[in-house]
Amino acid sequence: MARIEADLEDLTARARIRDAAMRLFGEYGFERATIRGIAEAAGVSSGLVRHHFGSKQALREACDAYLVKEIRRMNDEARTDSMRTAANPVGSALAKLGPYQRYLARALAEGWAAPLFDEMVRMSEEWLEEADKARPDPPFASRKARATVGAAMGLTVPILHQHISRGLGVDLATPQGAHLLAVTLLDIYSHPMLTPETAASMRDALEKLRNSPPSSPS
Amino acid sequence: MARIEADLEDLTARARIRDAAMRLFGEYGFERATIRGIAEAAGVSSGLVRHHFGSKQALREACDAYLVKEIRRMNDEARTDSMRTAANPVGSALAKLGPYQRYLARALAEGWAAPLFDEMVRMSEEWLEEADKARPDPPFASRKARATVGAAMGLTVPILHQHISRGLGVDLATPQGAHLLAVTLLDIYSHPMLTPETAASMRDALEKLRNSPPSSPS
DNA sequence: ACGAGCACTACACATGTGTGTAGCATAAAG
DNA sequence: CTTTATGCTACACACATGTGTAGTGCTCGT
Repeated sequence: MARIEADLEDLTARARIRDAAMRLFGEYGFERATIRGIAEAAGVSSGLVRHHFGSKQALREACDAYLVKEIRRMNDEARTDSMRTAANPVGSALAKLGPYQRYLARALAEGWAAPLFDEMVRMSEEWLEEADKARPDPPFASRKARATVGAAMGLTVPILHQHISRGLGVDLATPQGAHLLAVTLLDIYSHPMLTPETAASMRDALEKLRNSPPSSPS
Repeated sequence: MARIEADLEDLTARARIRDAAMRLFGEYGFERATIRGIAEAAGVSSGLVRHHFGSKQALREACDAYLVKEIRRMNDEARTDSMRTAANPVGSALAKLGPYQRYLARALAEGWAAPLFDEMVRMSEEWLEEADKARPDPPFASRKARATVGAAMGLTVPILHQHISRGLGVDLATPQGAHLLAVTLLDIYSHPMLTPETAASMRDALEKLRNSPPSSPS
């Protein structure tokens, strides 16, 4: 049995196929990535892909499930060595995602991987729970709502990776790019775009609009 | 000539094809959307699509170019009636995007539409230029860097539309969903996740890591 | 030793899709 | 009226791709 190999180095053909699939799905997207391409990348025949996973769709779902498991593991790990992550949470999270970053981005952007996103929302909620303690005023929205939008915002980075790289002038995959991103995020997260007063007034205006909707015909 | 029709109602076959393409590209993605499907949605033959646009790729580029033009127009419009947009910038921006929201999201997530993103960065820069006036401390990063990341974050909403809807428990397309999102964004944008002190210390830690990179083997 | 099961391959099939070509109708220009 | 251009359609081709089927060698249990 190849089980021994699997436990030692995770080099079983099935695992290799999964890894190749995640790589190619992430690189080309689900449609453009072909079973034959994945098979070739994994060093196996295309038939074996079907043998192990049944169909392309099922292969995708297996990748999703694997990533959910990995994300959970990373999340637990991140709790322990909070030393390094404290300095650069987003950066270290991305670093941990590593080769799965592109897959994650594609999966979310294409609308799959609902459980993955929900898991990250849950992680954000835990983070927020702590942050809320140091907050005097009542939030405008529920913790879950804020965690959802917050998580989504964090996921922007891997999803729009190349656009952001272009905007920053450095590839985010390089140390320089990662550093610049981290500093920029630090600035954004520590400087509110709106003052409490303007926010309150906007909120009031919003409530007024809610009762008397604008005259748009839609 | 059908030019008269075009100027009056934008109902020329070419425009109908473009609109149908943007809708289907947005709904299904570039690969899964077929020329035949687009042709059917536009009420024309599949050959006409090719006749007008040459190829599927060129059709996509035409859609991109059209959207850039539209975004520019919307941006100019937004400057005039700043009354309503002031209360809910993101919401009104999304409302303006309307049917093109999904296309924009797909285009960016799939890596096309670089000029589109860059245009939105430029818009963010203008926004930031004004905001920076009321800011005493020097920013951590250049305005363009902050505008890039900020724009990307804003674009999260249309890109992860369905995930956010699921997390909020309301479809963002409904007035209730839009309202909840607006309120949540207001809260996030008015409450920094980090205090200036922690941000400063994290920044220092980041600089230290920069000089002595972590022991990860990658 | 031997048969059963599994990992794995080679090959064929059906189909959807982008693209190319030929042709028709309508209308403006001469 | 004829000619020409153009918006538009119908049809066919080449090809890639997901999927299905048959077959082979190897390993393990008995």
